[in-house]
Amino acid sequence: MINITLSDKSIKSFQDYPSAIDVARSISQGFARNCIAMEINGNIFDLNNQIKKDCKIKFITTKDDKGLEILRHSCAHVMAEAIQNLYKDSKLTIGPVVKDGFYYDIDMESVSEDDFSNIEAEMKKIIKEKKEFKRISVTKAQALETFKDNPYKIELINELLDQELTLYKQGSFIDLCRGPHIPHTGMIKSFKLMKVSGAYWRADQSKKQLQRLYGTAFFDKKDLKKYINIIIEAKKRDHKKLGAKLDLYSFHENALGMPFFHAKGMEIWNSLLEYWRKEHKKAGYIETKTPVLLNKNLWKKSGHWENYRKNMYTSVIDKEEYAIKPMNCPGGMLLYGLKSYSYRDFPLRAGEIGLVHRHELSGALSGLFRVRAFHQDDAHIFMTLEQIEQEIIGVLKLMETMYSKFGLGFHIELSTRPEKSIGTDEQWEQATNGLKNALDKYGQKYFINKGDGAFYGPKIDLHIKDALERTWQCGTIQLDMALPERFDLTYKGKDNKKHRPIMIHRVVFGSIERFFGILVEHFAGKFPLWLAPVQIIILPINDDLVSYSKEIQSLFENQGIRCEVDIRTESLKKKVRNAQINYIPLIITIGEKEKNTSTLSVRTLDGKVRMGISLEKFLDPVLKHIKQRKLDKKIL
RNA sequence: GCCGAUAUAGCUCAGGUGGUAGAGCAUCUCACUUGUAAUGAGAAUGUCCUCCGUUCGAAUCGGGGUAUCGGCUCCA
Repeated sequence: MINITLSDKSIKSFQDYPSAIDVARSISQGFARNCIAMEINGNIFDLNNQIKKDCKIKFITTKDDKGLEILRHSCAHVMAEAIQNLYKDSKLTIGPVVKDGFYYDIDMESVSEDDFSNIEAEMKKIIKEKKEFKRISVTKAQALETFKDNPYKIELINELLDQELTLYKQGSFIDLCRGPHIPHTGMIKSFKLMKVSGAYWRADQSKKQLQRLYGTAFFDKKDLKKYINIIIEAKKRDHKKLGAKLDLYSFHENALGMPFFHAKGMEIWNSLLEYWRKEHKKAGYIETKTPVLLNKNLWKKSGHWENYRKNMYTSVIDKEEYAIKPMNCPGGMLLYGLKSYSYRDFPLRAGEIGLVHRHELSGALSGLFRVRAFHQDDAHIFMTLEQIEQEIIGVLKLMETMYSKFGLGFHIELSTRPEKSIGTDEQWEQATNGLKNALDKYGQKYFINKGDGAFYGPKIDLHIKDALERTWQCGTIQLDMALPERFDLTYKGKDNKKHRPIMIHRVVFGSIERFFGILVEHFAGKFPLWLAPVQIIILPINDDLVSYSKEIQSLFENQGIRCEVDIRTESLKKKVRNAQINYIPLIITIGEKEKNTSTLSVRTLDGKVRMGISLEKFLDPVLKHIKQRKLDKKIL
């Protein structure tokens, strides 16, 4: 007799050893149909696993994230089988689940997206057969025998300990896999191959390049549709396209990966930085600026010459070798070293909007998201050991304030000591605990990335979430145990002795260019009033009203509002359409009526028109909206 | 840098099978003087990414290169 405790604490008894699916069926057939796997003590098993002793089980269903991952993993197996059927010489390597789906790296002839319909058709055949996923336990020797024609699998198997290995079989297709899997292929109701690219075996450029096929799968057709719609929406918002359409920035062949900002783009840029400066001043930062071109000696001292040289642009001046800065820190260190500091000067928060250049691989460049020249909203904060906690909390609060201004949420990740690192165990522990304590006090929950820190110190990363729920790593706080040492930075403590300051690097926007691009996509080009490059456009109804319209324009401009007048002799309809598609937040029409009564007719981007508004009634809320940098779409 | 796709007017795109290019929008001119998402007519606009080759003849076929896009990779 076996007693099984379910997650609602009820107990079911069985005479023999039931499989998990039997247990699920004993609850209801409908429930069983939605079950994917079971979880015992945090370990996940297939549904056809027999339960041989009393335990507490939790079913993983189509509603769970874990269930979706299992489905996608199974779909990867189906794709692999389809490819093996169609491409006889193909050799499977690995096929994991990723954020929005799965991929499988396969050693095979190169395929293009045109081949997808073929592969998908083959996958559908396999799904229709409702093949059962069978788990087979084998010894290492048996596994090596099974995959004797596949050097990749052999490499993988040999790396595993001499434990029992599991294979999964659907029909005659067999793959090395830890599992678990869905009960049968028929449960894959909707899937789609997404893209294909090259990927090196073990991410190693010296190894063979494989074909990486990406796909995704969902339990419900509606979810797949929703996912595809988000991709379509993201395409519409593509900052590369919107940037050209809205005349914000461009790229040129003569400066690959280095953006040119146009007049309208600069209006946004300047508004953004004006805000940045305001918040930083409020948070007690000073602003500094260091040179772009610095002597090689400095880069040797900082360690960049040794560790980052392949990404640095260099030049020879007066027979001396120079490098264009890829980071601001060494310059910042020089500034600190210029005078002597006391603990009373701490915390010293020195900001710098620094222009850095990094030689990224040509294939990695992508609009404003990946560039070779960009501005970092950097700052170096020097402090005593005791100040770490409070300083980190201060930075986190500043980031929270600034992100929320754009309606961006975020999550936090803490990265700890990597394998290759400098410093003593004690230093790392102290530093990591400092960050941890700050995070705990700050209160928002955070994830830990073990071993993902920089080699010179642990770090906190903030990942913002945009309007399409995509996440972007922007903010980072990095504790640096190396540079103060390398530059022999000191301060005088209370004890009148010299001490080494604690130093952190931190950015809020990260790369301002990239953040700009994120904002374009986040707002889909419809910037809030305070950021909009043109805040108001005035449309005179006929040529006679142009001069009056210009009077109104200068009235607005004197208030610091960015305002244009559309003086073309075009129909009002056309001018309105033009203003709308350029996402100008406030569209003002001037006709005889408005001129005679000194009122305005105001159209907002939602298409609503308000007539007969007096100048004061208009200006008051508009100026307030701009000054407070409101996100609210409602202006009037 | 690697794999794949793409490259035609300022923009979006047409141009089976080789005979040196076309539409819409934008621009300019003229007429219309417009009341809330495209007034009409006309004009101008091209190294068909680039180089080499095949051919009597190349936007079109072949090869090299460049850039862009999707990935890989890199990320002190």
